[in-house]
Amino acid sequence: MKKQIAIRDVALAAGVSTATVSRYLNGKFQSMGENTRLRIEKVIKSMDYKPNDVARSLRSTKSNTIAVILSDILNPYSIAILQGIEEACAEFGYTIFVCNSKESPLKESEFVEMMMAKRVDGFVINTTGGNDELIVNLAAEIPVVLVGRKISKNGKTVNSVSIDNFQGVALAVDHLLEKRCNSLILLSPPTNRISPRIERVGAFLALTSQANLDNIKSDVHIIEKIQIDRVAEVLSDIFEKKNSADSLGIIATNGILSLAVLKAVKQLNRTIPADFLFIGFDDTEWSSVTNPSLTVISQPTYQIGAFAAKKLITSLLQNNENIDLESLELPVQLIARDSTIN
Amino acid sequence: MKKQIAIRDVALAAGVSTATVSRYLNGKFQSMGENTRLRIEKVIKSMDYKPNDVARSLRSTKSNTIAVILSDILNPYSIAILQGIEEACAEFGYTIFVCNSKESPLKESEFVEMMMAKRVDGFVINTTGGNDELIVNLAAEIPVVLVGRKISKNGKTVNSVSIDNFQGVALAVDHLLEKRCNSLILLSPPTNRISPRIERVGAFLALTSQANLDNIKSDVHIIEKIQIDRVAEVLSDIFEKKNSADSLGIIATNGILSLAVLKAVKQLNRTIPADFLFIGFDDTEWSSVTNPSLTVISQPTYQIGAFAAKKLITSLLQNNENIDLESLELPVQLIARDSTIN
DNA sequence: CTGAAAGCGCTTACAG
DNA sequence: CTGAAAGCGCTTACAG
Repeated sequence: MKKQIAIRDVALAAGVSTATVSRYLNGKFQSMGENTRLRIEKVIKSMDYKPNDVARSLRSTKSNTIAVILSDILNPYSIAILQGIEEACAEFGYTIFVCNSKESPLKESEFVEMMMAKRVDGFVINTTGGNDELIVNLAAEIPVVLVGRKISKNGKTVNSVSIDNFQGVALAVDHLLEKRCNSLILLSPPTNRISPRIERVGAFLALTSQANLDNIKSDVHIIEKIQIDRVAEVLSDIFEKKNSADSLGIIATNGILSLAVLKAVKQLNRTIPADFLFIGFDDTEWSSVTNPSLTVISQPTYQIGAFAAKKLITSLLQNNENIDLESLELPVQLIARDSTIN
Repeated sequence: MKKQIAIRDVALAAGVSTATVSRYLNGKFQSMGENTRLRIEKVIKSMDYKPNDVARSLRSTKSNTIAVILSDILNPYSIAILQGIEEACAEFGYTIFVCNSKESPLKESEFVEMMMAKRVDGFVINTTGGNDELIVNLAAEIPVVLVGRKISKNGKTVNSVSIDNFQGVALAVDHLLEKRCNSLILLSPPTNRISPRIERVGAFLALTSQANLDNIKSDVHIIEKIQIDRVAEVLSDIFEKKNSADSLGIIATNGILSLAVLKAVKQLNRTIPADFLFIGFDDTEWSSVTNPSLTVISQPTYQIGAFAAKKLITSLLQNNENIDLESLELPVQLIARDSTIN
């Protein structure tokens, strides 16, 4: 490991003070002689000097670093968001720490603490839903933007970018009704305190209880743990209770669950759309090649990440002043494929 | 933003010097009176003091931070590796910076520089293949472990964790031969300087040119850009040239390409395994629900990441001394599904 | 077992 | 336009 050269060495070699080199590094050329600038430039190049960001951060109290805390890094949804964040950050010279809380509020809170200790400039969080108060307080100290999942605590909210879940469920329900389903079922993971799950279940209940749908049966099934066997059990149950005249339509509220449904259906030797029509959430890259191809509610995942990062960086550049609290909800769309052909 | 409390404040409140508080923070309890320890503990808790990692890093020249540079963060393969890295790092208190070079050597080199400026303790790199010299030199200064893709330059190599590509291709070829294919085709992205691609193509050529396979045709097609239309063109071409008596078997050398093949086949109104048997690389979560379900060479992606991170952290804890250079190749396995049923 | 002091590599008023 | 000096919040020999 060769000796690190420091700003002092550059200053010495260029015959100026470290203050002047520092000004050069920070692009304050207007208050600097051209000769000086050129001299420093040359010395830096010839010595191959690289400023130490740790020292810069300590002094300037900004690190050009953002913490991204994901609830489930394996979810394709999270990855697309992460990519959106990464690209927006790279564009503005920000670097991202990535943390995976695995839906554990404890881990999430530990990550928040670790990241604060590392003096990140801001947070993008896909929260577990179990740290509302912590996050509301965090947002009072440092810029925070939530993605996918919103929170509120004691009447306070935090910046967020998510989707219009009511619209998503409405598109799905309407599509199934158009396809003449008369029995609708929503499959959801436990809602816990996770806003999109609550909103989707709520929307489904609201939509199916409309007066003009008297002749339509509907039900919500919560899948406690997303395992093929468990999903298969739930589906068996549904088939058993099903009236032979019923035309069944099922909606799964996220991509992982959709996948589990496909696997469970296979295990049960059932077929979609023969046994039921099926709509999933999230247009993953594989949605079009499954058997059958999947009708989905497509979410603008990449945009969610990109918008969140840009919002955050804007706050940062404006010193977190007069930033209006914002809850952005992006529209979704339905992509019809073979799983809802009847 | 409330005023940050510093080690000085804690020392003052506890009636000790900052040196002693520092010792406490670093767990040097053996050289410390019990009273002192308890007093400091209490003060830290009551003041809710959080050490500033930036300052600690500057002084100690270690940041407990690792840079992960991925070639393609959208590839499920990369994500599984990332998860393996993340978990191993979290276990040892390391945090990861994630960078996405998008197969651009220029971006990759810029990220290396940025990460060095941030004084990361080490690197895990899934390299683009375009910075061999840079990375060999980097590895001389700081611990580096490569994942998935190996490099060598001027007879020097770098620690790596990857898979046995020859074995993978051999499993695929053998399987297709068992299924009585007499015409084998390997589909690969441009090999460039990317080791697994070179190894897979090389293995295929070596295996198919064996003396006892005189009656077997074989060919390699390089897909310049992985787009459905391009893949469809290549497949059309293959079908056209195909002798009606031939029994065709196709191998795609990565998951993204496999997906493109499935989509192209659909677009061409062809079917697998009627028109050809098909084997992909990488057992993605969706491989079992495609139409048809996919026979694949399954790679231990999570392990690759976990091993790499553990190797790196071991180096770090031993101060990068007497670490034997290691090129670890994990075994793969073939998972037979419907795409190779004849 | 503990403290005084130096210093990690920068940036930032302040003064000129 | 430029420099001297202080200081960001820690850690680490050194001395006792």
